[in-house]
Amino acid sequence: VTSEPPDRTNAQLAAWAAMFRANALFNGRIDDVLKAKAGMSLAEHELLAVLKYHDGRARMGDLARALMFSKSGATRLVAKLEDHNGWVVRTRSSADRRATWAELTPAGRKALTTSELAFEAAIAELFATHLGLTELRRITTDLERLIAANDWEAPGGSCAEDLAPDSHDVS
Amino acid sequence: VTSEPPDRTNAQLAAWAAMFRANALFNGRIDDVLKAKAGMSLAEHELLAVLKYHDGRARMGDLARALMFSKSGATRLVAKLEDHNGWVVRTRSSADRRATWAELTPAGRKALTTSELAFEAAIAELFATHLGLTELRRITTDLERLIAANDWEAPGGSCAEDLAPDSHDVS
DNA sequence: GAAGATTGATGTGTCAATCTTG
DNA sequence: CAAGATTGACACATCAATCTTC
Repeated sequence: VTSEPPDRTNAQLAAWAAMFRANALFNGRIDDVLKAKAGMSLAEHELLAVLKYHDGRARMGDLARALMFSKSGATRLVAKLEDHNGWVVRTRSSADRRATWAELTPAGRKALTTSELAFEAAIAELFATHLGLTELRRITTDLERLIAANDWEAPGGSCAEDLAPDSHDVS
Repeated sequence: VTSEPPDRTNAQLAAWAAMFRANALFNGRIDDVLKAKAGMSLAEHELLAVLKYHDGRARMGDLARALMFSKSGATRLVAKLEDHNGWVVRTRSSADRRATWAELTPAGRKALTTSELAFEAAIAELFATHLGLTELRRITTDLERLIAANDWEAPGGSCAEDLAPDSHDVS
């Protein structure tokens, strides 16, 4: 053996590489399916899903954080969905007139029901039965531990639960 | 119980969401560290690392596949690294004059040694001791199983091992 | 002056079309 | 005409600067 056995280091590098590749593969595939079946990108689906999850409306800044987007990114995407698809509207509240609220329209909800089906189908196909329930849950909790340990930003509070867009009920 | 308990579906959705968030967090952090300490982006580091891993040279197309990049993306990034940093040169072989080879320069190797340290430091910080060796290995094999099961492209052959850029030896 | 959001300039990556060589 | 690579046009996301409201 050499003087410095980087066992843990190698395992970390391998884990990162696997995560990187899996994520790229999955997101690419999901994006393709969503575009084909629902006429929207993954990012757009996510935006609608987050809105639905938050009772149909959210302030731009919160939306951006929930989506892991920059503020301007959120602005641009909402703008597109608003005046290119009519799936979202922006309104200003009188309580705090600095804030802009993005709100799901009926058309947006309709589009979302389509995209949710497409999304779940894509996920089901990608995971198939390659991992059992136990493995899925283990991966999830492990990754969430990493996220929690490194999420040293987001002052407001809610963050870990913000992206669970597709569970209709928590049953 | 209801008639359709989407247990597996929920677990899959949660796993995807965790992977999505973890990946975004990690890559963002790694990118920041690399830019600060080595003056290059994660994509650029990956490109150099893949070249090193392939004995310092690779054809553009293979490079693109290894990086999960489009062909044009590889062209653009190599072009930048070539005439903006001098870390890579492009040469054409006389054997098959369609192909372009990207080749690591001495300056590129030098830059890579710096970025490798920064990269490993970032990884070490992100994973820290939050996961043990067993968990790291479990995650890795699980994700690799998913990748293998869904990688229904890449005709040439090599793919799974193409991105193990930072292991100097396989020990 | 700080919080919230938007806009201008810019970087980065993709697709479709093109050029060259086999 | 297929394989390999490059280019033009474009989509998307970011940062820094700006504008408005608190």
